[in-house]
Amino acid sequence: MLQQQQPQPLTGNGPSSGRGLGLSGHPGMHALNSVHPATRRRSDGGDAGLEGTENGHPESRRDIGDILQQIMTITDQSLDEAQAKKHALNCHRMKPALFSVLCEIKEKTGLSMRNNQEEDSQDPQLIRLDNMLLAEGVAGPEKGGGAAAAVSAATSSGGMSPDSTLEHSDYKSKLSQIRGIYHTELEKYEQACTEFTTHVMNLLREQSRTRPVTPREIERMVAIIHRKFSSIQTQLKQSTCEAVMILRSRFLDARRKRRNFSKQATEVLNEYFYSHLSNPYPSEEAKEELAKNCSITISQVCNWFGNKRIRYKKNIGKFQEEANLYAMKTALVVRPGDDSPHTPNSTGSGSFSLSGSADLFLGAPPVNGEHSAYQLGAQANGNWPGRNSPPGGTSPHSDHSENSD
DNA sequence: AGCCATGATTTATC
DNA sequence: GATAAATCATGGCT
Repeated sequence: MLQQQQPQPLTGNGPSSGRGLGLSGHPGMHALNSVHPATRRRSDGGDAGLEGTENGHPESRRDIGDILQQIMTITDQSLDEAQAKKHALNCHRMKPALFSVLCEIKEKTGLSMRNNQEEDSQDPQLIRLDNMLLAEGVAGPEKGGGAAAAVSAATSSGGMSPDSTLEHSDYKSKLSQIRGIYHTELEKYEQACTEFTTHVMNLLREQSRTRPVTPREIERMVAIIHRKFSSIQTQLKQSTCEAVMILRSRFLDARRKRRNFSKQATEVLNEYFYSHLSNPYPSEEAKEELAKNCSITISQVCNWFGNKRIRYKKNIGKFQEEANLYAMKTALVVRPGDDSPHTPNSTGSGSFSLSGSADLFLGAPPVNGEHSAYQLGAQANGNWPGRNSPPGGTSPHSDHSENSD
């Protein structure tokens, strides 16, 4: 008897065997229970299936064995057969109980292990990144208030405000570029995440009909997916932060990064300085023009003059040669014409500047009787009018005799 | 590496 | 707010 039961599922399992389950007869319970005609015949011929045996373990065991066998062979069957069998299995009375047991086992084994890894310590990092992006104006509301704040914060100390708008606009445009990329990428990720999540959820729900999948497991799976995607987002945020930092360092923190001015720029500045040695305080207009001519900012012009004044004063001797050089230059340029090309202030004072500087460095007394030349003597001692005089005329450039403005 | 030149920043003053 | 003076930090030369 046993031999009759055992070999059959083992050997007669192919679709061709025709011995499968539920092939004849209607699908469903009957299919399940009709696995073994022989078996059934034994058990009163009833339709009882698993429970058909009042007395018996052996019978139940056989039934379970049969079911397992069916499951094992399900892939070898035709689609129709499989569908039929699936349906049959799905409708089996034991299914819910079996599934709940299996779910429980699953909960206790594999999934519980994952539980431990669930809590990731990437939250603080994410928060930091979020905060930073918010502060930089990349994340958060449009308008770029953060960027503006960052810019103003970075520049307020340096004293550059109106003149560096060029740099700011450049910075802002680059920042908004980064912002745009960040947001489109983020959106893409979010969309992909929701799409994938719903897809997986549907899949699991569908599968939960044929294999033990608890809602909790689905939840967990969703959480896993979210974590994966959020780690991608973290990467995105991180690289965005890096980009912003690079941008920042290039545009704002480049303050410390000193780059020597071009030779031409230094020449222009020196020419102005030595041709206005009596009062080396360029007016706002002059500063603007100098900045334009030198391709630097007004604050850089201010810095340059500040440094130059103090360094010149500290060590006049060292600058003598340079001063002579520029005095000659100015002389050559100014003499033939009547106007200095780029320093409106020196207009008409070309001869003065020349004589002034030359006088100073050659130690000659003022020649033309121009009082400005006289002042040079004072300059030699570092006694520029300083801020007393220039501010007197609102603008630092309350230049001496000539008032080219 | 050390030095000097030089642009930028900070602090104090007016 | 502009400037002087001190200081920092880097570039460039040796």
